[in-house]
Amino acid sequence: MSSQPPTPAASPADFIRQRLAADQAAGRHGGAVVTRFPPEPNGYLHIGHAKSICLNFGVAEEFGGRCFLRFDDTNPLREDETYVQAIREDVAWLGFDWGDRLTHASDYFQRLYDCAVTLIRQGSAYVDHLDADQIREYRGTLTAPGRNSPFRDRSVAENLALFERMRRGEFAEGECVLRARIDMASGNINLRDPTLYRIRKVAHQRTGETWCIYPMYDFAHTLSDAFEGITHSLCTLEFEDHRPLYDWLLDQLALPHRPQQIEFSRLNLAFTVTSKRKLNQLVDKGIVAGWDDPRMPTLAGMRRRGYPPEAVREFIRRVGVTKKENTIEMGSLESAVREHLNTHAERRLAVQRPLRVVLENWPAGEIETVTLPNHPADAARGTREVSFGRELYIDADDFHEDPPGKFHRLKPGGEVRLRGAYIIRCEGLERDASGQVVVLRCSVDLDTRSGGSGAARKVKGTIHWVHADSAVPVELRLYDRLFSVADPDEGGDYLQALNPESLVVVSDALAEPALAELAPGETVQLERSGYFTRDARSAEGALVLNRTVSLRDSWAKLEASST
RNA sequence: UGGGGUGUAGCCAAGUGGUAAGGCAGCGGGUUUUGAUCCCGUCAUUCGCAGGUUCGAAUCCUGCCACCCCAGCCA
Repeated sequence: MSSQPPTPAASPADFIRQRLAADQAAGRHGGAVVTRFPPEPNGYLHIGHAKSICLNFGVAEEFGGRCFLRFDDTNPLREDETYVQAIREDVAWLGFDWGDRLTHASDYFQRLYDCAVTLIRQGSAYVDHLDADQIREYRGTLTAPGRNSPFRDRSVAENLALFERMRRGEFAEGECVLRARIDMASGNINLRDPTLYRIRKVAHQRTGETWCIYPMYDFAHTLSDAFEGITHSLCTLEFEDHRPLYDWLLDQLALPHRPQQIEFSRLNLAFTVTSKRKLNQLVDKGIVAGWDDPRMPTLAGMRRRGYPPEAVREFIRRVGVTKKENTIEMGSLESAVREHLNTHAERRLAVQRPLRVVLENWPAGEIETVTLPNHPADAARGTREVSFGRELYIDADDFHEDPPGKFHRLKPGGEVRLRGAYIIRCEGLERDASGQVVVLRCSVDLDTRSGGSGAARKVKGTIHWVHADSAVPVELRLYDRLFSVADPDEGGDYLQALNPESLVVVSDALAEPALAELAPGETVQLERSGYFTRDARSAEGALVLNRTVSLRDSWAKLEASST
C-alpha cells in the first residue's frame, strides 16, 4: 500500500486520563487502574450517569484495568433490589461488561462494622446520644464553628460496649449514632464529627434482619473502594469537600489499598432535568408514561426512543471531562444520534398527513413495481420492492396551492419527482365542503421512471409517497424536548416549563408495506422526515413508531426566518 | 470575618512560557432522485478583569470580580 492511512488526530486526553497515565507511568498502585461505578439502587440511570459509566468503564478498558459495578445499598429505607436489575440492563445496553465484578456495599457490612470497631479502639469514633436536632445545633453553621458533643469524650470501653448494644438492637432508631471524632471547629463541615452509623430497624433488601445499624455513605463508600482495591475513585464535584474525610478514613485504618478520589463535573443537558426527585415526580404525576417514556433523559427512555448506545457513548466522548460546570446543548446529543443512524438505519417511505393523488393518465388497475435502495450510500444494504399505481398519497406538507418562493415541492401546474418512481405534474385539485384540498389530479411523465430512459430529467424537488393499494396504517409518535426552556429550574417551578408539544401523536399516517415487518426496537429513516424506532412496548400487532430524532431541516429554517 | 471549586467563541473543549486544536451550532458555496447525507470555505488580534514579571504570558506573580457546591441519622 503506497497511500498513507489517514491518522485521525487523537482527541487529547482529559485531566483524569492524564493523571491515570502519569500514575501508571510512575508505577503507582503497581501500575493498576481499578475503578467503579457505584449507583444507589433507588432509581433509574439517566444521561448524567452515562458520563460516569463511560468514564469509569472506559478508562478501565483503556488502561488495561478493571471496573466494578457496585451497588451502594446502605439505606434500606429508600432502596430496592428491583432497581438493581434495571441498572444492570442499562449498563449492559451502553456496552459495558463488569464481568464478575458486580458487588454491593452490603457485601461488606461485617468488614465495615469491624473497621468501625477499630476506629473506636483508636479513640477516633464515639457513640453519641445527641438526637438529630441537637447534632445539627451542635454542628454550628457555615461561618460559625461547632461545639463538642457532651458524649464526645466517652471512654473506649464505653463506646465499644455502646456500639455493640447498637448493633444488638438495644437502642431505638434515632436514639444514638456512631460518629467520627475529628474536629468540630473545622471549616469543612464534613469534618465536624460526621455520622458513621445510624440505627434503622428495617429489613435490608439483601441482608434481611441481620443488621439494624447501617453505615453512612462516606464510611461505606471509602472503605468499599479500599476493599475492592479501587485505585481511582472518580466522582462528581459535590463530593470534593468530602475528600478530606475520605482521606482521613484511609489514614485511620491501615488498609492494604489506598484509593484516591478525583472529582469531575456532572453532565447537564439543556431543556431537561436530571435529578432523581424531579424525574420521579414526572412519572408520579403522570406527566410522562413511565421511566422509559421516550422523552425521559433516562437510559431506558433513550433506548425506547431509539438512541443507539454507540451514539450515546460518542456524545459522552465529545463532551469531555473537566471540572467546569456545563450545560450541553441538545443539538450535540442529536448530532451524535443522527450521525450513527445516517450510516446504520435503512430508508423507508411513509406519509404523515396523507393527501390523495390520482394519476389521471395511469391506467386504472395497472400496478407496477418499483425498486428502492435500502441505503443511498451503501448498495450492500440491498433493495426492496414497492407497488406503484394510479392512486397514491403524498404528504400534505409537500403540496402548496400558493407557495412561497423557493418552495421546491408540488404546486398547481408544477412538477415534482416521486422518490424512486416518476415525475408528476399537478393538473388540478378537488376540495371538500370546507374548501380543504382533498385530492390532487396529476399527470405522470411515463418516460421519467427511475432507471429509465428519461430518468435524468431534472425537477426542483423529490418527495416521498405511498401507493394507496398497498400502504399500511401506522401511528407515529413525534417526540420533542420535554421542557420549553433551556433551564427548567430557572423560574423556580420546573413543572411550569413543560413543553405542551413534547409528544404529538399522528394516528393516521400511511407507510410502505415493509414497515409492518420492522422489528420492535429497530430503527429506520423515514425519508425526508426523521429516524423512527418501532415501539417495543406497544401491543403485538400495533404498528407504532417513535420518532428518535428528526432530520435536519434547512427548509424549515428558511421558512421560519422569512416570516 | 467559614471551607472547597470553576472562569478560553452561542454550547462543549484542547492548550502546562514561544505567538489560540477539535467538536456541536451558525454563516457562505458545491454535489445530490431525501431541502438529508457528503464536500469545501468561514467563524477568538484574544483567553473573567486590572496590574506586574519576561525578549515573549491563556499559561508565572499580585489584587479584584463573577458563578457553583457544603450546615441529612441521604447518596
